[in-house]
Amino acid sequence: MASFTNKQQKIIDAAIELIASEGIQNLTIKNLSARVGVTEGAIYRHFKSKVDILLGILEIFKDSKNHLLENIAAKDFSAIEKLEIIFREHFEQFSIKPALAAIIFAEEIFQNNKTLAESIVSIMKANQEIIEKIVEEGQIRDEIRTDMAPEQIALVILGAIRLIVAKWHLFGHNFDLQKKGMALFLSIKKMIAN
Amino acid sequence: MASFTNKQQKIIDAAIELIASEGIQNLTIKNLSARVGVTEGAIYRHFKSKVDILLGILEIFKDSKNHLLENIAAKDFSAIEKLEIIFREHFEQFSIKPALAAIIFAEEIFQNNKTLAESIVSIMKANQEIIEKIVEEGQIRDEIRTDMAPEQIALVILGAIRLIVAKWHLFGHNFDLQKKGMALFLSIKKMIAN
DNA sequence: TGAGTATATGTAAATATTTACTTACTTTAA
DNA sequence: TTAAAGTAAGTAAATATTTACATATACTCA
Repeated sequence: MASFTNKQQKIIDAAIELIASEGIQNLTIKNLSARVGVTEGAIYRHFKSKVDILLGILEIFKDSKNHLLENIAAKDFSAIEKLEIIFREHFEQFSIKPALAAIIFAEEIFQNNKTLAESIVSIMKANQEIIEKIVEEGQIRDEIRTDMAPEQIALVILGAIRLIVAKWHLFGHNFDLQKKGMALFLSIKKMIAN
Repeated sequence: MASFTNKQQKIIDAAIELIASEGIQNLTIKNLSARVGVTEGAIYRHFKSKVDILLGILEIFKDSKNHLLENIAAKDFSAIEKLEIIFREHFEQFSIKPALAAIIFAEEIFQNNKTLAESIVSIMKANQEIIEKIVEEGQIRDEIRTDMAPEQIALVILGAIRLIVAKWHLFGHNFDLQKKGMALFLSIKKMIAN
């Protein structure tokens, strides 16, 4: 679990918003400090480098996802219900905080630093695993078709979520993510349910 | 259709490779010219700005995709066969030229420039449309289930392709894209075929 | 209580390096 | 011989980070 001071949280939030509105290329210490309302030097009182800020973003992102996913995995719902909740909560979270959607891309762009790249790979693997487990469980309980590997089903689910969120962000939020997202879920449900 | 001189093509190719191996953040004129084997000034004999090079990348990307997709759409295959060919050729193309896979991310990162962002949105829309049409056709011919909208099915297909390619790139090509990709196709086929 | 002090947080300015791009001159090749 | 393609050396602006100094808040103990 990440533990940041209040000010660190504020800086990370500002960084996320900056990425969302102007792209990572514009995430500079100068722009960031302006958005936080302090001078550039002040940022370095809270983070020792820019990479550390990016790692902070990823940690927040990871935590919010893990919180969402692990909570559900443990609960006593059917597999399909669990997947529905995952879809719903994801889209809800993004609707409330649209800036987070931008990190879905950013995720893949942090490759220029080894630590960042590793962090992203581990986030992706964790996501895949959690979904796979739910699917497996669903197959054992006869809720989900068994003629496709959990790996493939999880990939389809995650791929669809990612693409619709990416589009929503790229297209300037010009459609109702929660509505279209849940319609997408219904289709996927039809594809995989027994 | 894009028309570039030989040298422009070489510069674009070098730029794609640079992005693939070191990320967009390292696509600088200095790095690029070194890779091409000329000085920085020489680059400006062929492109008037860096943005123009990025637009060039997108055009090449778009052309290679369009070529692949439109060719198939016209042919006399069943819808499922067409989708299979699309999967196969995509994965083949990426396997031959892995650097192209990196553009799938880059696509989403070019947001800091309006022209670039528009170009990307139009690429995404075109992709979606082509797949949607094939699906629709398949539904009319009773090859594909009609209880899900073509829009959703297309989204699932594209999302899955994108995610598996993204992973392949991020994980350092540590699995056989063509093999895993076609296994994924088989699963999707089961999900949508009648 | 209140003087003294440490600690956290801020500032403004400077740092060296990198950035995209330009200029004036030279080479190459049709 | 002319135009395209190259070079070397510059430019100003931007970059992440460091510096030396200032303030404000909290803590200690006489």
